[in-house]
Amino acid sequence: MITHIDNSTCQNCNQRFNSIFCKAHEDHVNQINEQKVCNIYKKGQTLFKEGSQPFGVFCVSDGKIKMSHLGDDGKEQIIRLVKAGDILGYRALLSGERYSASAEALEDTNVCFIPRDLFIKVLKLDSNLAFEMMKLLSDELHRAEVKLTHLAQKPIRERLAETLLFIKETYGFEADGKTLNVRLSREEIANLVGTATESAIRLLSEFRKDGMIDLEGKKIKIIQQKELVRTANIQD
Amino acid sequence: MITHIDNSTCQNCNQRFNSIFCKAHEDHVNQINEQKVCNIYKKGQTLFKEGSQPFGVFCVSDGKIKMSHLGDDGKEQIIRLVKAGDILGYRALLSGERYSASAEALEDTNVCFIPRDLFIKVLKLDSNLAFEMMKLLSDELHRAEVKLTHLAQKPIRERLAETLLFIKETYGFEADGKTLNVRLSREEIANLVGTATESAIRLLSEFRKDGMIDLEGKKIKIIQQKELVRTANIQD
DNA sequence: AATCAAATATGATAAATGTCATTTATTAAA
DNA sequence: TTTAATAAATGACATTTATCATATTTGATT
Repeated sequence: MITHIDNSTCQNCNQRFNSIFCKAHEDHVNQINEQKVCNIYKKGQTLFKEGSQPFGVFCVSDGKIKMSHLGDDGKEQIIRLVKAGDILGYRALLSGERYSASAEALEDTNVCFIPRDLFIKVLKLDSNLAFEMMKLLSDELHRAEVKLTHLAQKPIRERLAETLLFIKETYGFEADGKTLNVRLSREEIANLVGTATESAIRLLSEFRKDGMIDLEGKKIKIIQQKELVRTANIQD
Repeated sequence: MITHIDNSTCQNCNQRFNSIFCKAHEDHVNQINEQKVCNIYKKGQTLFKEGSQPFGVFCVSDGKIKMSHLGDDGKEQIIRLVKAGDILGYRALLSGERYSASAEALEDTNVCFIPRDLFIKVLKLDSNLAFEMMKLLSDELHRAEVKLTHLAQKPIRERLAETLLFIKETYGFEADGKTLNVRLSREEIANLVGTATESAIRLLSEFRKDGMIDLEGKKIKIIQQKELVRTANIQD
């Protein structure tokens, strides 16, 4: 028997208590529910593009999204992986700028849009929500600063291992408890690590030879997590 | 005649409207003033160290501070340059973690300490302050993400040029309108760029030969800013 | 002014990583 | 299924950057 969950309202959204709205006042959740506009983005579809105006924030109820900067030479740098329960588009909105990154669905994804004015209003009224927002921003800032340090100081081998562990932390495993629960191209993995596609491919092959991972097309299985952690050489 | 400014209270602090407290309610500024503890940190002194507990935030009324992560191999990565009007120590406080970075005075610096509970309380009560805080976090996040992309994609030459321009944006020039208004060692510049000290030294010499900058010990003069901007190859 | 220590500078070399070319595999379309 | 297009894999090589060694300069201290 399949338990049916009413996921169509914010009040009953299965991600509610897994999101920044976890401590928001019921009234505010209701208001958001009334004004939200939900949408399905197919794999590969763009939610927003670098340089365009933000009109609100997006709240993911199901699916996966990548956010990326386009470098000068047109090379993509993936700066965030978004999952169910996450919001996106808040950075530019709060800074009062245009989007500095693009967002693209990595698989069919369910997203609700919350209009700018409502989001700002609720953020002003609800200090619990505001605090969650600050915590989210602080956490993201921390992640970015650590990544920045590692980009400056760690070799690609370590960064790739770290990236695989990060993907696992973000999206987890499939039912088998080994396969990373997302399909990324080698190029996308490279753009997450911050390296050339060929380098990423080569090192993934090495990891496979070393028995740390298994590769089947875009499926990546983590076989020896401990060894991968050791390879990542993580201190923090 | 020298105009005398009363800088000893938050109400009259010359940085007040240049800080996140610019839109804070008068009452809250007064409360902060009553509980603040001011201090002078001599050049080279540490405000806080990576790994220790944050008990509040620091507010800089005068001086310069560097914030840095220590990499695995003990190499410093400078992640932020702090100036008068800035606050620091908020990241860890809001995330509810220990400090992930250390802070050290780059020159004799005047800093006021605001205790944790008061800061949190005021942040909860004052939505204008909370908004400024969110804006600050968003801006820092943006900076970190751009830097991350550049570390991944741009050669050291471009990053060094960009770093010199960033130092200029942050601390400005001395009276001559050319000399960067901060003294940094070559090692610190390298740790800002994310490269080896020797590489930074070599490229600075090249920049000098190319007539873009002038070097006199730790003084760096920007001679050809346009050329430096071109070298930085900035798109965003 | 002399001395020492630290910082800066520079050359030689090694290592890491990127680029280009080519092959092979996979996926999508006809 | 065949074909074409795209992605992945691999090798050869070029380039960038780091490392090590050493010289030179600077600044602090006696």
